Amino acid sequence: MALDHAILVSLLERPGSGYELARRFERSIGHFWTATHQQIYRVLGRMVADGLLLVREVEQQGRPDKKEYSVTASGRTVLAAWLHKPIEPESLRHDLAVKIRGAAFDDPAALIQEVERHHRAHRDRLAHYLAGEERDFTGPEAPAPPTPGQELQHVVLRGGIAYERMTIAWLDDVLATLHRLATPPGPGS
Amino acid sequence: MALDHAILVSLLERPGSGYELARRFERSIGHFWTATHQQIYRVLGRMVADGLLLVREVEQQGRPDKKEYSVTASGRTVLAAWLHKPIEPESLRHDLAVKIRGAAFDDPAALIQEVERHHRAHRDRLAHYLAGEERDFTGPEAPAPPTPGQELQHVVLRGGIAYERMTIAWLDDVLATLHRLATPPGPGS
DNA sequence: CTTGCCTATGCAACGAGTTGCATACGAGGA
DNA sequence: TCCTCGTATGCAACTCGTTGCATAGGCAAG
Repeated sequence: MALDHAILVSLLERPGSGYELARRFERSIGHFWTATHQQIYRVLGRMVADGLLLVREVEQQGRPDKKEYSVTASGRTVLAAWLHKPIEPESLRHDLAVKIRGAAFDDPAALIQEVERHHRAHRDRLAHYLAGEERDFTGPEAPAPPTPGQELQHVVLRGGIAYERMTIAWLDDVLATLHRLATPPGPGS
Repeated sequence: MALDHAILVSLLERPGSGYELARRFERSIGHFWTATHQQIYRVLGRMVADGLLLVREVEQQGRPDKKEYSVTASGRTVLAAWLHKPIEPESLRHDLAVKIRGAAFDDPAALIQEVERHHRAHRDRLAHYLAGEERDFTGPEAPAPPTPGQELQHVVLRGGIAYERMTIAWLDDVLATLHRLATPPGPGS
C-alpha cells in the first residue's frame, strides 16, 4: 500500500504523468522506493477510480500525448491519515548478505568479483547523490532560504548519502574478510 | 526466489523445522531477510517437491512433533549456481523517508513522535546485535580460531551493526531538522 | 527507408508476500 | 474446568510486484 503514498507525495511535490513518475522513481524517489512503470500505471488507474487523483490529457509537440495526474482533496486526506498512523520500522532484505553467508558452503574467493561490482555500483550512486546535493541544496545555485519541503527532501537525501557511505565501508570490510579467507594462513604464522 | 536461497543457507548452517526457521528469520537471519511462517511452510513444501530438501519426522516429548528439513546435494547445487550468478545491487524501500517528504504537506512536528519511536527501535536492535556479537564472536566464550563460516557470519553481523548505527545518526539528523521546522524563526534573527 | 532509440501507455500471466483463519498438543494459572 | 500461552503446521484468499509482450508517434543515424 505504500506505493500509493509515495505516488501521492511525488505528485504533490509536482504533478506529472505515469512515465515521469517512473523516471522519478528511478532517480530521487528511487533513493528510498522503487517501482516499475507497469505497477505505477496500474496503481494510478486505481487511485483515479478511488477519487484520490485527477487526470488531465495533455497534448505535446514532438512526442506522444500524456496524462498528467494531480492529487485531489480526498488524496490529501488519505495521505494525512497515513502520515498520522504509526508504521513498523522496516527490516532489510539484503540478497548480498545471504550470498556472503552462503559462501561458507562454496568458494569465498568466487564472491570477490561480485562484491567488487556492488562496491562500484554504490560508489556510483554516492557520486550521483552528492552531485544532486550540490546542485539542489549546497551549491551556489541552491535557493538561499530553503522551503520546509526542500529541507525535508535534503534530510532524506542525506540519509541516502549516509547509507551509501556506510555500505561502501562495509563492502570494504567484506572484501578484506574474503581475501583473508582466500589466502591460506601464511608460513610465518 | 531469494527466500529459497536464504532457507538453503540457513538449513546448511543448521537443519531445522519450519517453525525454527521462522524464529531464525526473526532473529539473526532477520537482520537481512524477513519471512512469515506461512510463507516459509509453503516454500519448504515446494522445495521438498523439487528435491532440494529432505524431510524427517522427529518425535518430541512435551511438545508437538516436528519436521526437520535438511539440504540435499541437489539443493547445494542450486545454491552454488545462485552464488555464481550476479545479482543487482538492491535498492531501499524506506517508508519513513516517504513520510518525511510527505510531512511537507502536513505538520512536520506531528512526525517527531513517530521518528522517536523508530529511533528507539533501532537503538534496541543495535543493542541486541552488539550483545550477539559479544556472545558469539568477540567475547571470552567465542571460539578462538573462528571457522570461515563464523567469519562470514560475523562480517554480515558487522553490516547490521553499521546499518543500525548509521540509521540512528540519520534519525538524529531528521529529528533536528523537524525541530528546526517546528520552531518558527526566532526573534533574534 | 529501415533500424534503433526515446517518449508514452497499457494488458496478461505469473510469482512473491501478507492476512486471516484453523488445527492440535502440552503446560501453567485462575 | 477453562483459558491462555508456546510449540508446531497448514489452507484460502488476497494484494503486491515482476516479467514479457504490445502498441504508437517522432526523431536521428546509417
